[in-house]
Amino acid sequence: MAVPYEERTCDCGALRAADVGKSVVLCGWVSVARDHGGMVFVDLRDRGGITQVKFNPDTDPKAHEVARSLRSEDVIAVRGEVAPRGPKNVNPKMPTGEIEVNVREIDVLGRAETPPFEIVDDLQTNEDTRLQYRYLDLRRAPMQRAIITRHRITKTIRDYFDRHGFLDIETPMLTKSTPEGARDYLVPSRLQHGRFFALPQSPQIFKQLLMISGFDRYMQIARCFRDEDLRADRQPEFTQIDVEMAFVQRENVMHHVEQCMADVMRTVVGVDIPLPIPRIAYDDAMRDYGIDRPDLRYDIKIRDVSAVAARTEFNIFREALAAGGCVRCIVVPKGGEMTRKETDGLTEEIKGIGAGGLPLVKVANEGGKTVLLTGIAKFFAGDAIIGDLLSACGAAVGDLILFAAGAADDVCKHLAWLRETVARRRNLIPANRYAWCWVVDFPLFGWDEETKSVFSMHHPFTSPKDEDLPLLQLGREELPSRDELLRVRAKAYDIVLNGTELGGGSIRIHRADVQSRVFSILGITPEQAKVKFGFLLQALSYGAPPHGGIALGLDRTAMLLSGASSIRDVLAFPKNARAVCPMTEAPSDVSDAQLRELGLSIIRQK
RNA sequence: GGGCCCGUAGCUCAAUUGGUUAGAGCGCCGGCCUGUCACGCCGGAGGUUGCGGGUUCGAGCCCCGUCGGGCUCGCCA
Repeated sequence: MAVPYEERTCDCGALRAADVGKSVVLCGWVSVARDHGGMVFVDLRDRGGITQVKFNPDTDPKAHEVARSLRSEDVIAVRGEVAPRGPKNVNPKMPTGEIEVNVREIDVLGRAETPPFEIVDDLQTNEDTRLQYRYLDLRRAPMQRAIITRHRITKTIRDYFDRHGFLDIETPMLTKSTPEGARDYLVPSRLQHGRFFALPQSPQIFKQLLMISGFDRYMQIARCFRDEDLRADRQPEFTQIDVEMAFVQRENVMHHVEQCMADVMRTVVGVDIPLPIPRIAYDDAMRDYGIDRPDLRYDIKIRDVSAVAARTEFNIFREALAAGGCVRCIVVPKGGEMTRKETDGLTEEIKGIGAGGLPLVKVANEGGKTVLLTGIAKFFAGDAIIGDLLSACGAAVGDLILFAAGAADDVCKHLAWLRETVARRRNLIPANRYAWCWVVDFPLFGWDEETKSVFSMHHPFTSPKDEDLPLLQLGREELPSRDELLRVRAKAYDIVLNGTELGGGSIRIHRADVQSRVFSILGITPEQAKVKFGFLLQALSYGAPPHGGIALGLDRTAMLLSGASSIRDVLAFPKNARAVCPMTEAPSDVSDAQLRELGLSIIRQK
């Protein structure tokens, strides 16, 4: 029986009671076939949904005979009439549950081998198997929803920026390796042996050049490549919503991002976010949350208890303070009910990220008196010091106090980890909440203890704040002191959702003299600067407008808005944690002939 | 490179902590079944316990190594 599949009348999610009586052609995959010996029911699935189609041996014996042979994932086309199911047989769990299609003709378009895993919503299969058969994994409704959500996000964003006069301009994928930043993916040049293109880590320089060219509003949904170790929210190739504007201050950029994200939230998850998005200074974020991407869905804050700690006899605290460090803590509400096993587990885990241990006390009530229990409680001797501790950190009876002592950087790292880990394990994070914030006033430079040198916190093209510009001492030969450099703040901003950095941007340097100065501060010699960025410095000298922009992580945005726990779930064909694609088995060997042509040879290491 | 978790049937898991022939659910195959919708019932097939070595009378279980997967620290301007 040949059914004209090209005359498909609608998808499998479309039919309703109002369509009863219509003659339809449906195509799709057999989700499940229920053979009653007589009647055969098939749940037919396509991107639009599922419709039950019915094969009746009395009325359509030929079609029924074919239906008996159907197996899951066979691809079929059917022609039939939409019929009501009758009150007793309605399936309220299905959008199409009031109707079914009485099949007159069926055409089996493609038989399916038994799939390696079932095509069901709540699949538990290990991810490597899913990635190896990604085309099957993508048939599952949750994956289809995630991919569709991603499409709606990009569509909304494109529409927003188009409405506001931004031009979508493509930039090269084969470009130049740059010294700073992540490891590059390299592409050998066949025509110039020994030379390499790099895949772009971002279109950063090109979008700045576009501003200098006069395309004063640019946006691109751009693929970026970074050859670094992977994480749940990091892939070697990822997508940025890349935006740049000329003649703007940071407020203009932030305004458009807020408006655009509000559009996305409204369209994709049906949530109106209150604007403007709250802002936190970098220093405040580090002080209160220990991290520059705070999760504001719950209100645990880090407290400094150095003053109280100094009065204890606890050596860990005293040594940390003597070395110029600090003692800080977080309070876990009702954390007193955590078991020894749980807190021991935290201790072991935090050692794994470099902490020496995990000092902690529980706050309890014994005979009407507030006391500290367990661990280092004995070092807080006396009611006065206990009272001071509690008022310094805001803990109450029943709470657990987790401490970190040492250099401020480490203390921040450890408490930020504890804050997040404990909040997740104790279910302190409210579901369906979207906590947005901006983090602003980043330092322009950070300090690398290993190389004893400064580095760019954002990137080398980030403009210092006007009031901090004098610290750069333009026009002088010698460099500013380390102290002065670390005081320089940047016109940089990050946007954060639920503890995930969704994007960051800055107002750029548009003066060639400032840019050269920053390069030299970063230890990039004029010769190196000329080789690597000569074209940018030259461009800046031909009349560059003040400009700035932002890059937003599309994958992370899609992950958060579709409730996924990994960006792999919002990419059609992602790589695994070792940057391998289990389906194509890329990366793979290439032939000697290919290597010869490129002037390459492989050094095999034992 | 470091830390943690994991690897048993196609998939998800179990195996009384070293003891008989490694089990279950789902899936698969065959049969029966005319209103199911995770259809039901009956029967069946399916295993190099990731791989290699060691300890032992005996190893899925203990030890060493190795490969693979996930999370994470470093790294990712």
